[in-house]
Amino acid sequence: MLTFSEENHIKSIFHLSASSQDGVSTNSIAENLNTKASSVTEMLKKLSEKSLIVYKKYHGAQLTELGRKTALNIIRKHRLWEVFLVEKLNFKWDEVHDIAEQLEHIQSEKLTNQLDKFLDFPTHDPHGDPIPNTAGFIKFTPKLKLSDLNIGETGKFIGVKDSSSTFLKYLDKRKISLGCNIKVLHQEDFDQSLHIGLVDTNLTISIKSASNLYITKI
Amino acid sequence: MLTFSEENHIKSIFHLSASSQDGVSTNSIAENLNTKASSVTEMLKKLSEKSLIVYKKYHGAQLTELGRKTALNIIRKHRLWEVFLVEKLNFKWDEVHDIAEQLEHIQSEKLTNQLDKFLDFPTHDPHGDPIPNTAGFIKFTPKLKLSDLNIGETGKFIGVKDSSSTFLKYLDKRKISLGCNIKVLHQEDFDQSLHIGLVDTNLTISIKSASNLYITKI
DNA sequence: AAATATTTTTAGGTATGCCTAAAATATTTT
DNA sequence: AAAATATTTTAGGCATACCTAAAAATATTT
Repeated sequence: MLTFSEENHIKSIFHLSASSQDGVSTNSIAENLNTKASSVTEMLKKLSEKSLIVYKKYHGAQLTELGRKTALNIIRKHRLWEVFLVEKLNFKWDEVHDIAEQLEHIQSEKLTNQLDKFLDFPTHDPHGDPIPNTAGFIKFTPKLKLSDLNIGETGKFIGVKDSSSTFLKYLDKRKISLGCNIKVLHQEDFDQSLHIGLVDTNLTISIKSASNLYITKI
Repeated sequence: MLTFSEENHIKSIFHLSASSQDGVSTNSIAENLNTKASSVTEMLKKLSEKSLIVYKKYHGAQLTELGRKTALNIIRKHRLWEVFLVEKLNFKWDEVHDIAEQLEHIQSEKLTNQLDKFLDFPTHDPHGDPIPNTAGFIKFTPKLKLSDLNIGETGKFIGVKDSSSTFLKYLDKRKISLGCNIKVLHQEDFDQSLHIGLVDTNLTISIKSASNLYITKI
């Protein structure tokens, strides 16, 4: 049985592992969790003793297979609860993160699996992130950013890189929602902003926004 | 914002208040929460400072109006989650308590109220206990125990006094479920056990069991 | 490769929430 | 009402999870 703090560190290491070949740095974890490096060092020792990570002083942490399973289980719960909140309780996609951060720590395998069934085994959460199955397996979908498309190409919007409330509301306002098709019409030389075409409207978005949108070519 | 431990103490004091005119004793709280009296004393001081209880050294604790509201909100969440688990996720009534003990601490007023709506504003949890509304109001239903009935009288089974898993499973096995009608047919002189009649069967239950069943006369 | 900068760890401190044992207070018995 | 008993509080510890500041190790620059 892990404490909330232990679970949060494991989850953080998992997320940070995606964008780093070798060990995850103490500082990056501290920044991610809004704590201090010294607190993280302490925790890394503890997690290492519990065989959840491999930790070499001054060289960061890497999840063990056990740690990875643990992280994926927490992420599974987080994303299932997000689906529940949006699909069943009528929350908006920008409102669910903080509540799911609490719910992800609830301990009951049966609860998780029954919830999964109740939601009809969803494969992705409201932000397009994949939901691991019981075994911790995630179906990988190759993702491009909208900013990677060439002029004239069309992509299907399948996820957000930045799922901050601010960005999600920005998308809502522009009627850009998960699953919609986006065609890149033109790029401004001056600031690289993109003119894009949705089903029934055209609009312009910054290159920053475009690189926060995951798509698949169609 | 209260800690889990603070919330548990508040809840405990609320439940223990039902069966005690004046202050709730330190020892009874300790016993209820499986901790020690000295730990409770510490907590009582803290809760008192937060104006959740009135605490006089050596004379136990009483909830303030704020404390009562706080307790009722926790109980509201606990019971709503129990309904969710049974009605939506197919849990049995003897399986939900421990999970609800975790879920009752999730902080989001909107979540609680949306859940309430999703469940269609249930008035009672799976054990027959009433669910407080947003304002902390509980609709009071006068309750008798089955053991209070006279021979020949019939009651509707509306709740359990002891909601331990053991007792709930005992009732399941005997097909005694919430809402069913029970007629008291005969009482044994020797051990006060009761012969009772259900819809299509008769059976005998101990006086101890009978005094754990809440009913209303019909 | 030496100097400087950055990162990480260690050392030592704080608050919470638990504990045991001893002291203080309240209650019951005689 | 005094003695015996039970309850409650205080005093002093312990583990967790955080912190700051200083020391140590690593990385970068010159």
